Amino acid sequence: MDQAEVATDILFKSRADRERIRPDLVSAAVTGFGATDVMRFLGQKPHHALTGEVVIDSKKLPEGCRITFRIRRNAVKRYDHLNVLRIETTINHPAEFKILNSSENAEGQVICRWCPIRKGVSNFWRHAEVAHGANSRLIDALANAPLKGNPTEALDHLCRSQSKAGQYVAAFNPVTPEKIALFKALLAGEFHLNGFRNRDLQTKLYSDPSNNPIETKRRTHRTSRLIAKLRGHGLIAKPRSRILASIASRTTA
DNA sequence: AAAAGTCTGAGTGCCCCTGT
DNA sequence: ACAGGGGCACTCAGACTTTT
Repeated sequence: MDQAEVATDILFKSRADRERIRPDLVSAAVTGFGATDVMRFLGQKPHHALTGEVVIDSKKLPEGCRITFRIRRNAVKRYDHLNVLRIETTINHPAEFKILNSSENAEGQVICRWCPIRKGVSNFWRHAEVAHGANSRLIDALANAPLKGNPTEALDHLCRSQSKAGQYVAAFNPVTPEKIALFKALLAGEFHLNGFRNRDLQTKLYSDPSNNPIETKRRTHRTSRLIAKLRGHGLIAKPRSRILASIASRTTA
């Protein structure tokens, strides 16, 4: 095999969702990563005897932006197409990666040694392994890119009080443990198909069931207020009945 | 500068209406 | 019948303004 390409695709719900974070990812990839980062992506350790050039190259294409991180003839790159963000590792010179080979010595003992990867069939699995590792490291690094675009605006919107149809809706403080538990419960996925009711949300927010009628009433009312607040911020919608709420698409932001 | 007063937003209790 | 939820009023805390 002369060249190996291993791609990891990240599917977004829509092209718009992907494009919303693209400028921040591109900016982080071009300005935030250096030579040592590129070496780490491709599983290389910096050392004094290293020769060759580390290249970070960005190119605008009709369907998006491609950024390539290259060391000599091996590279890992990110590019976009429709609703897919693709991370792809291209190996042209596998000998720069290592594979653990075992052999028997004259005494019949099994000796394991790290050897350069070859282009033969028996080493294919290792091509895939190192390429997946490179893809994962780049994805993890991009996941930590600071987002300045619409997601931040959405969070900012959440932290401000709203006025909907003349009704005042209080702001959320999304860093309190109670609100984190609320958002975790909403995003758990169980409610995405059939929505949820007040009591469904209560089972997520309170670990122990209430035996006190007054406490039960208080919990119901408190949860009712939370639902109204979520609706006021456009995070949930009431599709059919008045007791059924479903999660709006913005919640995933 | 400190104290007192005012304003604003968040949370909650009570009452009562509505839809299932 | 009852759970869900809207309206109103109230408390509390913090920010801001005015007074001493």
